[in-house]
Amino acid sequence: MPAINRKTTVLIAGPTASGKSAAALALAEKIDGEIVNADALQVYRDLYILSARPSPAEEARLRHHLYGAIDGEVRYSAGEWSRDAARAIADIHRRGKTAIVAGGTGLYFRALEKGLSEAPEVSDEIRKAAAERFEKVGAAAFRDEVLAFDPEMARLKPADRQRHIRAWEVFHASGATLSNIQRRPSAPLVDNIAVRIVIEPPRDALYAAIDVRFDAMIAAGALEEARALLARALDPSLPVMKAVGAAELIAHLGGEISLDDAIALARRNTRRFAKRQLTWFRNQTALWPRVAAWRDAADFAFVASVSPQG
RNA sequence: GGAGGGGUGGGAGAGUGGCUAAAUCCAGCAGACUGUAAAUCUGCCCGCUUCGGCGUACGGUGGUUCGAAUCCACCCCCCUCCA
Repeated sequence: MPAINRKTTVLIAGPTASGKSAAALALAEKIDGEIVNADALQVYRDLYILSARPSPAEEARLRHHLYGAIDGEVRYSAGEWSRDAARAIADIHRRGKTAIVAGGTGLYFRALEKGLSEAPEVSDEIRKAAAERFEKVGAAAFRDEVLAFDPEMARLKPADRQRHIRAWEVFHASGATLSNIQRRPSAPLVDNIAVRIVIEPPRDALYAAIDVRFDAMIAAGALEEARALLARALDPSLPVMKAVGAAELIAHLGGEISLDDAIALARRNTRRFAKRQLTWFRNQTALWPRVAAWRDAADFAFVASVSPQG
């Protein structure tokens, strides 16, 4: 059985509304750990209710890292997160504690375990140029341009605007093709993982939990949070603006849809999102042990007993 | 009793003679995923299938036609209005 010593790392992954935050907190208190957020939207300060971030009271119980740490105007990324997370984990270990990484962003866990290939920074100018170019020439011609310098990108589906733009940006930022960059070796950002676990609730229970939770978010003032975010008049293409729940409520505040429709859409989109997360975990973290639900910290004994040797 | 409208795949809802196993959306399922990842994208979704097809299908029955979800007749059911 792997020992969860100080200076080791525990990874807790799971879809939204699976109870991973509570699990992480319970475990952290039991073993004197600190929690690192691995959720792409919980990093944003502007999303407290809508990202279901731990409450101030919960955060006060022990140290949390990377929750609400980034301003919504920032276009944060998997790369930046992986660097920040590695730093936070190292800091936790330096202080002799266990790092518990909890979240629902599969790519972030992957970045932690396998690393990301070193890629060039893409300036705002190039990002803007890429978007404009795409709009100007259209998807098909844009794809042709990308394939001209990076033929391997033919593997992308023609409709995948985002990845085509990424390939274009990287090439114009560095002269190197994304294909070549992604072939560069990457190194794990943590090498002391003691336990990996996926919380994977039954589908129907998860969907039900999502509906209940969105109602709770509304009751807790989600609409006001969305209003405040809208008032910042940020670029609509920013990640914060795409948060499930926030996007729909903002559409309502903008007069595009009714509140009832916004709520129905938010629930639906959250369910779809959860399904995508489950697909990721099922296929990308297939070897991680699963639990259907986390009952309390005592479950940790079970988790440890079925975890692979780290 | 009279007048009109309507019955289409799990739901909503197009389609009004062949290009229709039947648009689209929803629900559901499966998948991809290296810096926007709560994003972006793909496939399946009547049954069987060696994935090329084959068989049944648009309330029911019968008919017109080379051919019908689409036209006709009758029947059944639903809705609105008049009584």
